[in-house]
Amino acid sequence: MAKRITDRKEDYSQWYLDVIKEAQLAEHSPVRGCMVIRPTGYAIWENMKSALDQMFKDTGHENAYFPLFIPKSFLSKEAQHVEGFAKECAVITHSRLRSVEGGVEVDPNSKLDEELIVRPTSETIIWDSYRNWIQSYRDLPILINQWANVVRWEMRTRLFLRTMEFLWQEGHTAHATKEEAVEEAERMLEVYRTFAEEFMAMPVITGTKSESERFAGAIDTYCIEALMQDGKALQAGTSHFLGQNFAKAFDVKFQDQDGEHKYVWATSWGVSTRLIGGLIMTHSDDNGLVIPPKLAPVQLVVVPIYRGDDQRKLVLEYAQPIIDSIKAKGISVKLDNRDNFKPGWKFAEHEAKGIPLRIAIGPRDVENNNLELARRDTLEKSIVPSAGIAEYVEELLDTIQNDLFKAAKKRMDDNTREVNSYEEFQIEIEKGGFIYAHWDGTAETEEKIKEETKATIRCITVIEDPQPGTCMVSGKPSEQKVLFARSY
RNA sequence: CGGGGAGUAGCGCAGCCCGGUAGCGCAUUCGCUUUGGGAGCGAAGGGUCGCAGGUUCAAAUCCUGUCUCCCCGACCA
Repeated sequence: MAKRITDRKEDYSQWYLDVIKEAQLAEHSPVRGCMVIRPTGYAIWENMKSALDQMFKDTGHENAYFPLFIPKSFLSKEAQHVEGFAKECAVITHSRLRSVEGGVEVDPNSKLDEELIVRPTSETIIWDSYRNWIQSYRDLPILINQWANVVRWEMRTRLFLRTMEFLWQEGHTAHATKEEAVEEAERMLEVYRTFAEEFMAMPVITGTKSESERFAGAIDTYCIEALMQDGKALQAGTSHFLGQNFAKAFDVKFQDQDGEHKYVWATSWGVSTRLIGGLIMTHSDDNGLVIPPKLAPVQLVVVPIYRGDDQRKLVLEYAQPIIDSIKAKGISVKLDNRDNFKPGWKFAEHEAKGIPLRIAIGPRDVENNNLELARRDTLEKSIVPSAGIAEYVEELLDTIQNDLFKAAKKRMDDNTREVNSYEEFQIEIEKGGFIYAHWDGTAETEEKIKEETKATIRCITVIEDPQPGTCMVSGKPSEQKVLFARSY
């Protein structure tokens, strides 16, 4: 058997790249750091989008679209924000090419008066619009989301996890009160947690970011953090309470019921195609991709097995009503009736592509009114009667979805530890995983830990009964343990 | 953006040191036999060797530049 995918234990990065290639999710483009998302990868993104989009609408949001280009002057309005993004902006300086011998060149006569920035995020262009949309408390809240691409000029890229251009959604809301805005940021964090756990079957830890990890321009950044199979953490989604920073930068005020003019309160929140990277690294194995049923573009594949045309006809006729009955349940089914591949080859291919369930039907099954059912997650095969198969498959897909979550949750729990000294921390962090430890709350200590161990504070979790202690590094008082990990 | 490695057919690679006009496996096309875990035999097609210059009678091979990928750092969703 030709082994196309590197084992995880041998070379985790190579494994990740091999899985993407074999599942045909994406490939590199001629442009550094950019990717071509292939149909299978894009179908997963579409499934993520439609689930999230529904959740956004269920929480009162509407979609809109703002421009790709942002006037340079807008970027300089919010100081923290500029500082955060200035180093990674693509700048448009000219508007034309002209023909020269052997090709084209930038036409120097087309230099723009004001250069345009390709959006790294859209707070500035959106808040410029909000200024015109908001006059009275009756105009609030504004609850808008947009699905878009953004560009960040990254130095080091990895497919899905960090690309120069990526697809995402960004929610931008405006509120009359601080309480309402905080509530919104927390609500959307909860939407992300629900999505990650219920659709992606990816358990996450929620909390807030330390000052150094916070979004540029935010008062508070809430996040969901997931733990990958190699013990590294992945920031999977963020929700920001922006305070009045952007309202002040763009002069967005409203007249309240008391007649006073007040600055509005803001949030923004987003998840990106990075989630696909998280999905891959949460469930997949040495045979390739594993996709939870709720996000799988194809949930079940049927592979007919036969010798000669007579058997082929017999098997396909037997399979058709089975396929129809499963489809009637709203399950997406693909019949792989290609005649130029043998069953074994198809099995391997569908495993590499992560299709959750496989049915194989051969003459023996036709004779006995059976079929062979194989689970992608456990690789278990069983012979089951074809009667009532649609109900059985429906339940089994639910079971797989739940089992994937349980397995991922167990792995996260097994790799989450608490330490009480810096010595212990340095030993434990080498093993990977989430580590809870006391921290004095200062950026200096955080920086020292990062330099010495490459670990960062992933989030400050909300704990019902926080146990005070002393910082493992400085010995100063600490209100509670916070979550550390090495991260992507 | 710094250090290291790489780019030859769709994929994986050899050839490069020592220059002589490109090869292997898989895949593809056709035919026959096959089909319960990556099938066999036969025939065929496919590459201006990442790109651009240079040296040379002659460049995949030597030199210069450049683009892209991988790993490690600094920066970040």
